[in-house]
Amino acid sequence: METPSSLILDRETKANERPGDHKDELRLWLRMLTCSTLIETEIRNRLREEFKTTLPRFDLMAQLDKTAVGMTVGEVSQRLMVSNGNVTAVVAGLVTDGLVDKRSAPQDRRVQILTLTAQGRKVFRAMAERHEDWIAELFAGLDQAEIAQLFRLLGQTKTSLHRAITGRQDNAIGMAGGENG
Amino acid sequence: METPSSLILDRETKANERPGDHKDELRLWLRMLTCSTLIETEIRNRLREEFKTTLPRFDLMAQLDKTAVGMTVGEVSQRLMVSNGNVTAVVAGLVTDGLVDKRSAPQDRRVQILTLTAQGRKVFRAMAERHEDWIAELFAGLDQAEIAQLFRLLGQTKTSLHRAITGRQDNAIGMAGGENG
DNA sequence: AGAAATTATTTTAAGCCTAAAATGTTTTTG
DNA sequence: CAAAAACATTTTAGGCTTAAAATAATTTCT
Repeated sequence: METPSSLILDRETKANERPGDHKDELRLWLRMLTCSTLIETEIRNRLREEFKTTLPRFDLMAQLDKTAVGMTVGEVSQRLMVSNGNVTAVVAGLVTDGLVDKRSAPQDRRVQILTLTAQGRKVFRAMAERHEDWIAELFAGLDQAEIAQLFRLLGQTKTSLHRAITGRQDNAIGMAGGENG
Repeated sequence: METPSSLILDRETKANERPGDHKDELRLWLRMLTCSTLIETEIRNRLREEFKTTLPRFDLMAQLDKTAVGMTVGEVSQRLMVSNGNVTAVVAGLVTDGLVDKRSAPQDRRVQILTLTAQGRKVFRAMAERHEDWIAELFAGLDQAEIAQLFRLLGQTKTSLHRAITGRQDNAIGMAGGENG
């Protein structure tokens, strides 16, 4: 099966006939941003209304729920793709509320080990169940094939981003670029 | 051409054999969030390094650049999908820096009309050109067909989101859900 | 071992962002 | 026309977020 010549022509068009034109990529990015923002805002609202909590707190607890032995501040910071200082601040609130436990590692006292408390785990599990339903509800207009296709294309996007970003590794924070969960 | 039976089976699987399972949607959302965050962080870093400015300021100026006659605070707030108070604050900084002009509308003194100053427009245009290149660079791993496909699927996602969100219109802020630009 | 470098986290200062209440203006209504 | 309702924006209080500097602990190097 040969590569369709139309594709080749498209690439030629992109590369040669419209040099410096990147409007399609820009439109794509703006649309992706719109989708992300709509979802984030909606989840934020529902977390507040239904559980009187915030998205950063939920996200942090989601990381801790994935491990039995706990996680360091740096590890959480990398996975959530936020700064260390931010983790420190959000954790402080969760510790105050008895949802997270924080203690220095015995063998390396620089490191702080974070774990969910029993209550924290219970509270998180209840929220996570609802959260999963909300997400499904938001994507209800896409069938399974479309979801799979979109997932695949975003995978390619992620690869492209990593290549472009690590290509000029003078960046501030060491972005892990994990799957957030 | 008939619908492939495999697709029907897939939908049945989703609907009947794994009731309450929405892991695919969740994975999709986390991957989308990862992509958005990577792009946003990178653009933020480059705006700071190259132009000593921030993304919220850039986004606000981008809205004002699209009009000759100016825009109200509320209009900008809707288009950027942020709160009114936030626009007030960011605008204050831009006015101080001489990039944006703000004046009450003569016929309705509740309304504030925001416009780019001549300098603001000049500064913005320079940044916008670089910004467009950066976005293209980040998406360089996708060919034109993939970009088009992704754009289409995100369009469906947007429609799905609007249906799910406006369906329960007890939300706090009137999310416009525009294309951000 | 002791100095220097590295690593992990916290603190600081500043800006972003929101929801809700307050302010000032215009429109509607009785 | 005056009171009430609606509207646009700002203020307020509080939480999130970052970059950069500071602190504290461990590892490396001589």
